[in-house]
Amino acid sequence: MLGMQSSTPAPRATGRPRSAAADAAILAATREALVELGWSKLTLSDVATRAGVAKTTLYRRWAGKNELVVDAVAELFDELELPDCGTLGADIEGVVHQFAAILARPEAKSGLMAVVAESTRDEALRERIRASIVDRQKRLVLEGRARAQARGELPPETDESEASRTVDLIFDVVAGAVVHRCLVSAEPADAAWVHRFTTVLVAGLAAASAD
Amino acid sequence: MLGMQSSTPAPRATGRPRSAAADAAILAATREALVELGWSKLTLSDVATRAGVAKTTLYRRWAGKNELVVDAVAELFDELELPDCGTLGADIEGVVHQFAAILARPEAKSGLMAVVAESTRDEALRERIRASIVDRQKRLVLEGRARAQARGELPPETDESEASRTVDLIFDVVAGAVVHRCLVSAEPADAAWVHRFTTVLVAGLAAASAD
DNA sequence: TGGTTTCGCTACGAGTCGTAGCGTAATGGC
DNA sequence: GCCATTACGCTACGACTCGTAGCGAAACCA
Repeated sequence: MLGMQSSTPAPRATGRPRSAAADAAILAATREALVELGWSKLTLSDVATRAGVAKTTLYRRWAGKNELVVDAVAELFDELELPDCGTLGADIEGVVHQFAAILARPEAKSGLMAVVAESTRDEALRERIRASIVDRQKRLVLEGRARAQARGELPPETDESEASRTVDLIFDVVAGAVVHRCLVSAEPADAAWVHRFTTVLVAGLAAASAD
Repeated sequence: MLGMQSSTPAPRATGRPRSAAADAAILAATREALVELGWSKLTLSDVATRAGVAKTTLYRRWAGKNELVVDAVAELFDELELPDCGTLGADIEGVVHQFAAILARPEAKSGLMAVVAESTRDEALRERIRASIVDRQKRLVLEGRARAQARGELPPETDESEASRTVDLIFDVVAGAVVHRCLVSAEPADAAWVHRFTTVLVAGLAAASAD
């Protein structure tokens, strides 16, 4: 369940417990508001009304708009999974497809980019994004590599830090390219584009690892 | 000089002309405010004060915060140029270095991502970004390809639309990866990373174009 | 039942937004 | 040199959002 709620104030054994249903309703309402209003016109008052809770309840659980949207968007990426298509290239292509599908949704577009922009001046927020979204999905790269190694498509890594840098590079290239395609170029990451991109990436990795 | 100012209301031959010095002061003040305050806390009142102009002057020239920041950020990318390093790989590496250097500046980070986020719900703004920044820098890819063809590193393109799609792909991969590295991963795109990335990209393009 | 925490509601001061109105400054046409 | 036209600086304004405080009621545990 994500990286837990905002502050995680050491769940006390006494007193009235926080409503878990309210959490779900609030995050869903946040995504709904992102679709209808976008980031800039989204207000916490509006989210509270949509979720059927009081505005004060929101401020008790989240520090502000930024943290709330991070949690709301993070849930979107939890449905990502690595398909087993037989080859490394096909596996990557499958994940890129899923990733592109999520980024095609308006709540992901406006929400994700906005919090990333805010995170450039907020260290804590950047850490929250990393923990809730980035590192959480890096598992896909690790799993894909392990599978490719088991198939014999990739050699087992010798240098640990070297392998770690490769994972980071792959993640930056894949996530960055898809995001740029969907948001900046504003053109669909359709099957043809995904195939083309995946071909270049896999070929490049193979050639570079041969050094 | 960029894509001209906001509306370009058909420069009339009569009446008091708009101060060009004010334009420069306003855009510089906008970047300064982006550094000190970031996107969310930047107000047009503050920019006006910094630039030494009245708030109303800002609203007469730009529709709002979004358009102003696009123009202010676009100027940052105009200093990009393609170095002639002898090989395609080295040329690309040089441009990626410059791009990473610009994205390391705080006014570029917070400003660029914020307007991209806003553009997901504003077609006119997205078009403004494309005209002022994206398409404007795509010349680098075109120039690099032409140079590589002159050197014999790349074959002359046969299919026009095919070549166009390749340019778009390269741009998405390069810009996307660097942005993701600098903003989301929040780690420096240093020489080692740039070299590594460029190697994978060039190798991938070479292998893919061999099909 | 008593202690503790959450929840819904209301109200509030502080701050920002974008615009209107007015007098003044700077240009070109005659 | 005068006039029409446009830009500029300044002030003031209503509308809106923000985040918080204070209260009584509800839900849980011992």
